[in-house]
Amino acid sequence: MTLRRALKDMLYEQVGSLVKGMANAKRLELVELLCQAPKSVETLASEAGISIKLASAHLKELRLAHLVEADRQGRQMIYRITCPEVAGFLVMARGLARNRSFELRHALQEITASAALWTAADDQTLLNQAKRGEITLIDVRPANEFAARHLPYALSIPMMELSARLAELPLGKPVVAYCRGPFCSFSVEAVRFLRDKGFDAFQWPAGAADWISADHESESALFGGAA
Amino acid sequence: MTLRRALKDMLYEQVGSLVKGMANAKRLELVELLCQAPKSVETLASEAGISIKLASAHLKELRLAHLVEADRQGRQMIYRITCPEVAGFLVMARGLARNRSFELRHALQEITASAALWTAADDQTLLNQAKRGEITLIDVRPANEFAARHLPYALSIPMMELSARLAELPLGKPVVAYCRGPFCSFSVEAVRFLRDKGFDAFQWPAGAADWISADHESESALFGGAA
DNA sequence: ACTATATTCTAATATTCGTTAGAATATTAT
DNA sequence: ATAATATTCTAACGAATATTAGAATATAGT
Repeated sequence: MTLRRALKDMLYEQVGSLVKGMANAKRLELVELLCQAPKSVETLASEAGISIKLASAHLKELRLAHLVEADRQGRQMIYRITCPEVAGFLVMARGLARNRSFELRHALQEITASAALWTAADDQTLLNQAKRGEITLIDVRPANEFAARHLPYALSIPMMELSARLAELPLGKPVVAYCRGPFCSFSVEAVRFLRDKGFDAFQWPAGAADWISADHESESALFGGAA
Repeated sequence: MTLRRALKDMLYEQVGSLVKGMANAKRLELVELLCQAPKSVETLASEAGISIKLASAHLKELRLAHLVEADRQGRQMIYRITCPEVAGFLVMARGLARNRSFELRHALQEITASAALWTAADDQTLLNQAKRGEITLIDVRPANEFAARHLPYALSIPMMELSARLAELPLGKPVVAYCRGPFCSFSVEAVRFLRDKGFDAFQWPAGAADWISADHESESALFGGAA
């Protein structure tokens, strides 16, 4: 009986240490950033709003749990997620947290739903509309993240360039903006800005982690992208 | 910029505290046990091999993360998972851990594959075979867990009763045993015992958490059960 | 070889977590 | 009421975590 217990303990211990690798706000954010594209420690630290030293420490934890891996490229270490299931785990955790935490749901609503900024269409409907040109789908993340991976039919217009590139967007037709995911503010800001300018703009709250996991589950290539 | 950061921090903090609720071997085991059926603190403690006090403390953490909830029934507190997604989270974590951890994969193999005890069929194939009577599917968990939730066409033969009920099993046809999940030893023991007695026995490694999450995703009622 | 840059390692801190023991609470049975 | 049982709360302590600062390492460019 004790041998059996020891084995069971070991198995759950293994799962536990993997979950522990994700059991931290900063590490979750780092993983979400790495779902966008492989990134250097420096970039990750700055985008997550923490010191390089702390980012390095968190990345070490993630590496230890085999959730991310890195390769040296010149003088930087470029990190990436080890497999699509890591994105799936993040998506699952985010979804479960939204279900279980009133505070989280409330905070998310305050950002978006207050102004009915988002579109209620599901993934396939949205992509079909984009394919048929019924809507203009814009990716407001930095260009390198678009290059790494993006939704099909999407146009890359990074937030920084948005005000300078309004001419590329149609005035009478819906414009749907997406960014890194539901916790990223880019697309909400883009939609606010575009509405101010008279565009029929909406936000699409899914991001790279969501597509990667959906893509992996459906075994079909949902999104495009080089590198 | 700081306001945005504070909000993002808060959102990831919420997800983090949910993940932290699951980031412990004993809590994972307690959740897996609660996927079988609602249980009292006493039962949980004894089945997980820990003291009642410690079980109570872990259950408090899980309750705080809204992963489980409890109702008083007479003089006992009966705990249960709050929603099917909790099972989904456990299954995802187990799966990712198996992918990422060589040690875990190795340990699991040592239990089962060494003797080729398991069947390679997928869920639907197995259930169809059971439906057509080509195999005999037996549930070797305690009777109350069978009563709470079980696979269709399955026969309840708890481990304790197995040796006394061999007459109910066919000798020429495959007998497939399942239990609480891949980390539970009941079905492996059952198969070893049955093979010793000359039966054509196999193990099916999925358990309640797996069915609950599959069932929830497919939106179809895969399994039966009262209460 | 020398310098600058990017990253990791080491050490130190405060904080949180896991565990155990003892006291306290709530319910049922008498 | 009183006793018995099941569970939770409080306190305590060692172990693990998050964070910061300073030293060390590895690569690229001169």
